[in-house]
Amino acid sequence: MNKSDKRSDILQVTLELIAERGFHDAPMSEIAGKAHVAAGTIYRYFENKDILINELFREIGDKLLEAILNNYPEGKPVQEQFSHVFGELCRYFLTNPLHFRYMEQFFNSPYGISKRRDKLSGKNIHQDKRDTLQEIFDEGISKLILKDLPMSVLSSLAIGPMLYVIRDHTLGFVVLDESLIRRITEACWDAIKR
Amino acid sequence: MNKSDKRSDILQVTLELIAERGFHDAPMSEIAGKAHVAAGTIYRYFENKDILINELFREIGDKLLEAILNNYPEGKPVQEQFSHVFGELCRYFLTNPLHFRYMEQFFNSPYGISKRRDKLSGKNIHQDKRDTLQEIFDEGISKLILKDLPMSVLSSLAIGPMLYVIRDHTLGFVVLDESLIRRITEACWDAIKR
Amino acid sequence: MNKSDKRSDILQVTLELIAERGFHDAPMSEIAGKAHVAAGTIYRYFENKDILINELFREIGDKLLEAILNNYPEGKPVQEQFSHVFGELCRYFLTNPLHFRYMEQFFNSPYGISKRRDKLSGKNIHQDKRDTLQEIFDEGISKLILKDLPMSVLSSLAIGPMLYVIRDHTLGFVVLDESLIRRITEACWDAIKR
Amino acid sequence: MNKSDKRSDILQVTLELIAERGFHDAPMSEIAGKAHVAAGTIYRYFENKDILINELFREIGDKLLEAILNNYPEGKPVQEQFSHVFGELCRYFLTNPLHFRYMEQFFNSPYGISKRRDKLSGKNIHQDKRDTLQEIFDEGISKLILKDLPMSVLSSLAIGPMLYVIRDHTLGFVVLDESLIRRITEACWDAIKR
DNA sequence: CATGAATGAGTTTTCATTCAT
DNA sequence: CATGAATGAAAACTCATTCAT
Repeated sequence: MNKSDKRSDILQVTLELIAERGFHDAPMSEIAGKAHVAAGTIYRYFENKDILINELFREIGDKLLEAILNNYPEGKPVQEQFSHVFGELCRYFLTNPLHFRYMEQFFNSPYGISKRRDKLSGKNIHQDKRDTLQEIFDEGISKLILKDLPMSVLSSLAIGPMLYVIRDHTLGFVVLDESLIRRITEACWDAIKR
Repeated sequence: MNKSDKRSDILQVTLELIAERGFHDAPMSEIAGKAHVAAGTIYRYFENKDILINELFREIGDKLLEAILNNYPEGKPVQEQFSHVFGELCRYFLTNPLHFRYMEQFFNSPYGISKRRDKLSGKNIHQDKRDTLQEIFDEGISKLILKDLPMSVLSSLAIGPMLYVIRDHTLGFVVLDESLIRRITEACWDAIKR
Repeated sequence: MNKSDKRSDILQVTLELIAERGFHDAPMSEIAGKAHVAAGTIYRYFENKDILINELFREIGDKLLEAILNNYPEGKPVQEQFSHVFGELCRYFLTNPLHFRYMEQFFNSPYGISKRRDKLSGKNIHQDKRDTLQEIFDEGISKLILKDLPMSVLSSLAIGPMLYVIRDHTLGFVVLDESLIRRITEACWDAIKR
Repeated sequence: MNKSDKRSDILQVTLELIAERGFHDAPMSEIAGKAHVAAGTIYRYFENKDILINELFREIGDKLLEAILNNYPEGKPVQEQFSHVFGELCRYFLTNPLHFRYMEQFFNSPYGISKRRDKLSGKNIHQDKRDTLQEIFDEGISKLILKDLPMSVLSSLAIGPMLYVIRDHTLGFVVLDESLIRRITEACWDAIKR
């Protein structure tokens, strides 16, 4: 087993533990045990628990961004771009439910709070992803396709429902299939389109 | 200082601490200290921390419901009812940002999870509030005013964005005024209307 | 309800609670509750918990002594006196199992330990009861009826088995009836008689 | 200092504290302090206080059994076997007074009570030791050497006095020497023999 | 006298982190 | 580099006792 194996084992176990049981119930010792490394070893790869948690957040964010940018319909109409982003995000989280649970936990915790504060003060880790949506919205507004609302409001109108629907899906309230995803995408488009 | 003073002092401090720092960083000892009571005193009013947390949730929920039902346009068109509920929720949370943060924390925690499971098995704490929205949606669907989507999806489309917008407001990304609230209400209506 | 009612209510509840659950699980607040008095009221009758516990011990000891001295065969043969004492103790505890459990708890606790220390240093609360047995033994030894063993050894030979048998009875290992009591009395007599 | 040193330090301190002051006055923090380890260290060796207490009970029981079985007069007359068991138990406790006090505390506590319940339902921790005595008694009864009394009564007649005598010895009421032990053994034999 | 709310020291237990091997 | 035993600061909670009413 080489160095990077251990690192990713630790990250994977952290993901599973935190997604399933929350930050408050994911002791370092258990992460170590399930990752088959000694407790102290984690600290060779991650300075402390906070950094481990933030690093995992970053990695998931990266994969998310990658999923969105893959096959991105560059130059295509705004609505198509929106559908692409919306659909890919949706599919990514349905395929990776642990990632969804982790992000949920993360954003609703001091970690997420401080991340938001960072965003406020300009250094957004996910600047890029936001940017993708932001470009779509900027273009849509300038072409009078979208409602002239503040960027963050458009963003909330477009993404907010999806996150709740996915949560309901993971809880078994509703079953998301491609057809339903499409109809929800359309509904969200209705919300933001002029 | 009479009995109920201490009880509400404890609840108020709990609200502040948890809203600002999360469940895992709101020790009973600090709640006691900030409420100017001894550690043991909390336990005269609340059997344990869980019960304190759930009780606070219940009280906020009650106030929320009260706000929504106040001046409710009974018998009026579905859209008007929707606007009322949406607007009141929005105003309540803007007036009581700590309540918003608390509810956010609560729903994203084992407490909230179990509450959701309760909902699944039929015994919804906020039966009434949910019912209000559900009645609106039921009527809207049957009158072919709303899209024929699962209830939980309509709910997410209608409420999801608001919660994100309020979050952005509390973080200073956007300033919500009456005019903006109205326009967001309309956008959400666009999302759910047929 | 007059003063002495409250006092004996408190003692009775203390007896029940401690006999059934032990000293460590008999909070003053629960004693107060079950005795239908306020927590502070107990302290009007008993300076503190230790004194309450010791007082209860003393009262049970008094009743025990009374039972033994009742119909005591004064002037009769040593064996008859022994049988009387042995039988009465046995019957008392079988009739008052809570008293037995309480005494058991008491003697196996710091309270009992300190009582024993007191006894060592001469101030025996139960001097009288010991004396009864001691007189029997003294007479028996001088008349060459009993083995010439130290007083405390004779005492242990005579009483020790009974206490264990009663314990076994309360636990359901054995059922003590008059016939069995008689045979055990005889066996104990065999142990001490020359 | 190696691993097993710490473990036995903890057990030794626990023995001393509980034997001298009882379960309710032997805080983990003090055990830790007197054993020169940190509070948390105890929990590496013993899952919790209950397990520590039960483990100590088991270890003492094992040593006791070992003492009894050492040089056991297999095949010899019942009386000789009885004398052996009685004498060894006596000597063990006189050599290890803290073990005696600990066992006393243990059997008179919820721990001991549950142990007794186990015995009732067949799974006796000290099956072996009990068995040794039981075999002696069984043989003695069938050969018409012992009184035909229930097993638990014979047991109490044989062992009960010894425990009280040892208690008196630890308290200084009586000094047990080999001669006295022999005479008490004989007295107990008189109690059970036909 | 009686009340019972309030106190706060004390208890068990957890867990992120360190460091000698 | 890896280990995992050890640490000790904190957390939730209990309960004998007090004292203002």
